[in-house]
Amino acid sequence: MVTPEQFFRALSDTTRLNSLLLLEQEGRLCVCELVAALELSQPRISRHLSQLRDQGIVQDERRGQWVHYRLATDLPDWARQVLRAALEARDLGELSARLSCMTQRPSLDAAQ
Amino acid sequence: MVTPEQFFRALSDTTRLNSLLLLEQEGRLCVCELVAALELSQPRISRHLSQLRDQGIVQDERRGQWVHYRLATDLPDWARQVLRAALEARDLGELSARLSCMTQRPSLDAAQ
DNA sequence: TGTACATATATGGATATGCGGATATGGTTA
DNA sequence: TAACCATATCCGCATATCCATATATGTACA
Repeated sequence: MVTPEQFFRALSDTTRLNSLLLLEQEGRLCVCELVAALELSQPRISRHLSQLRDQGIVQDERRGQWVHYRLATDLPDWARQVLRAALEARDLGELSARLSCMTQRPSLDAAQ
Repeated sequence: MVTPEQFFRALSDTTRLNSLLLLEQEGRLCVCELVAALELSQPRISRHLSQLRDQGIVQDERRGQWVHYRLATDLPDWARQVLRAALEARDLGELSARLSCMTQRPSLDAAQ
């Protein structure tokens, strides 16, 4: 289980923080969606997601070529509360808009 | 105003996290009380508190020889919520007990 | 099977962070 | 004024962290 220190360290990086906030808000996203939303390189996003997965903060699910990420289902409630509080402090409008502009949304297409 | 990334970085260190949680719980503490509660060296505590003060997370108040610290009164609500959530994840029992064992409590003595 | 697409990983370099020990500074008191 | 107590600051060192770039790997499809 992730410790508070580890969790806060994860959130101290802008890339990881915004990724997690987007996941909190959207539920599930794949790498290319985060690349588009954050306008960062694919290897960079991929590495940060790897760290988050290794720490048990997010979990992945391969769907064909795409890998979908979401917050770990067993993330402690205090961690969820922290993310919701941080969401109040961060305006994701611009990032969400970039998601809306995508012509292909693998995470939505995959919704059963 | 402190950004979420700065705030989470501050909380990613065990010394700073425990200091802030104790301040959230106790209201106000001086350096020697934190030294006793955390069982760490005085220069180490002092340096971490300086960082927190410089980032606007805590504020200090000199009372004679002693310097009392408390959470900044203008800390954003989302930051307070984060601290309360983290308090749920951390058992401060042992640290609080060390405070209770102190023969001198400058922060209590100073309470008007 | 080879190509295309999506994602993961490696690496060297640059920067950031935290520490102990020593010492400086401020306030109090005899 | 000097000594004591509480706190702040400095410095060199060790470790941690993040990045761009290049490349490896997995899946899908013609």
